[in-house]
Amino acid sequence: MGVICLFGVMQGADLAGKGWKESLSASYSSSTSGNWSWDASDQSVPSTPSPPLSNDAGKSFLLSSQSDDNIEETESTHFLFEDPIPRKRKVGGQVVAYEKTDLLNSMKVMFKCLWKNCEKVLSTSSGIQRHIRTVHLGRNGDSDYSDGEEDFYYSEIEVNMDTLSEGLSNLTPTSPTTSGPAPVFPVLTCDVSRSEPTHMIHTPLSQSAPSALCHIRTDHAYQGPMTQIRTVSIGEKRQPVNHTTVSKTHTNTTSTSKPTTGTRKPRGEAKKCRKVYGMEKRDLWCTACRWKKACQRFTD
DNA sequence: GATGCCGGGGA
DNA sequence: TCCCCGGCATC
Repeated sequence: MGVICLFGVMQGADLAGKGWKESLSASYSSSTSGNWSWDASDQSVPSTPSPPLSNDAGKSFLLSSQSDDNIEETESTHFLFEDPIPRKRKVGGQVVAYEKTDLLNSMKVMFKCLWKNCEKVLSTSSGIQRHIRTVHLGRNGDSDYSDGEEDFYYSEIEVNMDTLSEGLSNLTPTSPTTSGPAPVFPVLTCDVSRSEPTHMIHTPLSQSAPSALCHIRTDHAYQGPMTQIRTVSIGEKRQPVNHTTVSKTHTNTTSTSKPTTGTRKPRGEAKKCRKVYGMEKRDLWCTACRWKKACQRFTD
């Protein structure tokens, strides 16, 4: 619950103006909205060895002590953790150190690949970006160049580490070769530059983690089930879950008759894809906007 | 006029 | 189900 609020606080007035991609990195490193310092610049392959794990959340990270490069190839559990380093943030000039997972009931933000049939979950955005770049976009993995397109293909998920580790412990801790089917990556023979993945959010987490404690955030949630899914796009102002959807269904159920003009949702103040990207970059719009539906990326 | 998006329809 | 668009409300 706190998590939602925290993200809901991300209401930088200039976010819309900057574009949400910029907001992504900005918000993660921002001292006002970011929960913890974790922007794209500091997560490129943690070069420093992990400190001794000394907290509950850290236990879960024992699952992986590998580098990003390795974890992209070893994913028997689909959940690979790292970065147990306690985060710090500045609050009012003071540096406040805290472990996010402690603050948020052991919630850990992971990054999940939304590519069709790909259920890869990494713990760093750089990792998932590299994964998307190399595996799905077919780009040079060594290059750090990113035009930001990867942002469209992954989403944050929040995983309750306590329960997750519990769930993982229930899994047979045996050889990775027997732990479930390997993720299937789509064979990309098509032009990925335009073939946006159909983000079937079929809560793959339920297969390997307690889904009830996972909140999935995605930019492309329009096609996805809205229950349990918070369409929190990165770095933009958000409201608690599903408000738009709930209100919509609510109005539909309360009045089955054709809604009059009074029921129309007032236009939100947030800039939507159309405004942000413009007509000329329509391919950058979220699916909903392209279909002239309620924007799912910049919700109000 | 520009924008957001509901409702409807075609493939 | 996906996608597009007419048309209306709102800004």
